[in-house]
Amino acid sequence: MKKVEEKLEQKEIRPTAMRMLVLETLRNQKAAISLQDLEIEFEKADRITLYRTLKTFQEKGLIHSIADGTGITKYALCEEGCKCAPEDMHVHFFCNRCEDTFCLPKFKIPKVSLPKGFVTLETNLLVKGTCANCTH
Amino acid sequence: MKKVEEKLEQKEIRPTAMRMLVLETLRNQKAAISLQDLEIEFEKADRITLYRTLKTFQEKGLIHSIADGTGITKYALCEEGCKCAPEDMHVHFFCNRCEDTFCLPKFKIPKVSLPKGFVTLETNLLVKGTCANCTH
DNA sequence: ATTAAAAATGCAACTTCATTGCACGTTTTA
DNA sequence: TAAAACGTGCAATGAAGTTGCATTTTTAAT
Ligand SMILES: [Mn+2]
Ligand SMILES: [Mn+2]
Ligand SMILES: [Zn+2]
Ligand SMILES: [Zn+2]
Repeated sequence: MKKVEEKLEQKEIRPTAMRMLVLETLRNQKAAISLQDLEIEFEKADRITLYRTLKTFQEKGLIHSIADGTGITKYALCEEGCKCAPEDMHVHFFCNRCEDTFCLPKFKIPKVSLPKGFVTLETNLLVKGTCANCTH
Repeated sequence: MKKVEEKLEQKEIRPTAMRMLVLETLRNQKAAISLQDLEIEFEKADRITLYRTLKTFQEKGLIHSIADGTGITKYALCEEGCKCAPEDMHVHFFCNRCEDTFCLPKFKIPKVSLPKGFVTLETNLLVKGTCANCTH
């Protein structure tokens, strides 16, 4: 695993203290995280700085956002080599029980057939249900 | 086409004047509509009443909501016989050009394979691109 | 090293969309 | 025809995201 500092520089993001902490958090997280999650994790940090940290990360292609239907945007690290292009997109899963949102990068989105004249540029697939941790 | 009044009663919604007008609008619309759209269409009507009209329609299974990534919830009539169950769900399409959101009820969502332990209860598929009206 | 420019941060204010409370009017039912 | 249930309208509130600007920190130039 590359050091957080190197990872940031690779994406042309200056490695400030805050950014390194946030990236570290994103790495340790199994589920996607929200701005709120970061606010809780970094109580002393400013909400807006966290907000802009996520925004920068996204603009630089380090993370991607996920709309899981809760109305709260979640974020997760992009896979190594991800360009956030259509072919990089994968299934997202929202667990109704633990309310965690997961990237399933191994599960690509199938090609969707559309009516004549419709051109696909991007596809988002969100599955809701019960996650592996919550089924027993 | 069933009269709007009958349609409402069939879904156990009392056919008030406002509700009949809104249903009529929903029927005439090719694209999904937002609360804002209704506000513009019915300038004299109260915003909250329109809001609650949509809410009631949805709760009674007359319409379904669509999250198209714009942050503005869109609504569209359910198909005849729709129970809003997983098997009723279809593809939604957002056109980046005209910014209209369409139901594609003829295009069902393919079964998605998931990791072991994940149970699917609901699937949402949103395709973004250019719609038939905007490709020429 | 010193200074100027650029970038990041922190605080406050604001926007947008959604939602709730409550009084009042209308419809339904007993 | 009275009581209850329901619908409507106006105001207020909530939640999430976004912007402006002053201050601090970092970087680059002299
Ligand atoms: Mn993802
Ligand atoms: Mn639809
Ligand atoms: Zn779960
Ligand atoms: Zn279009």
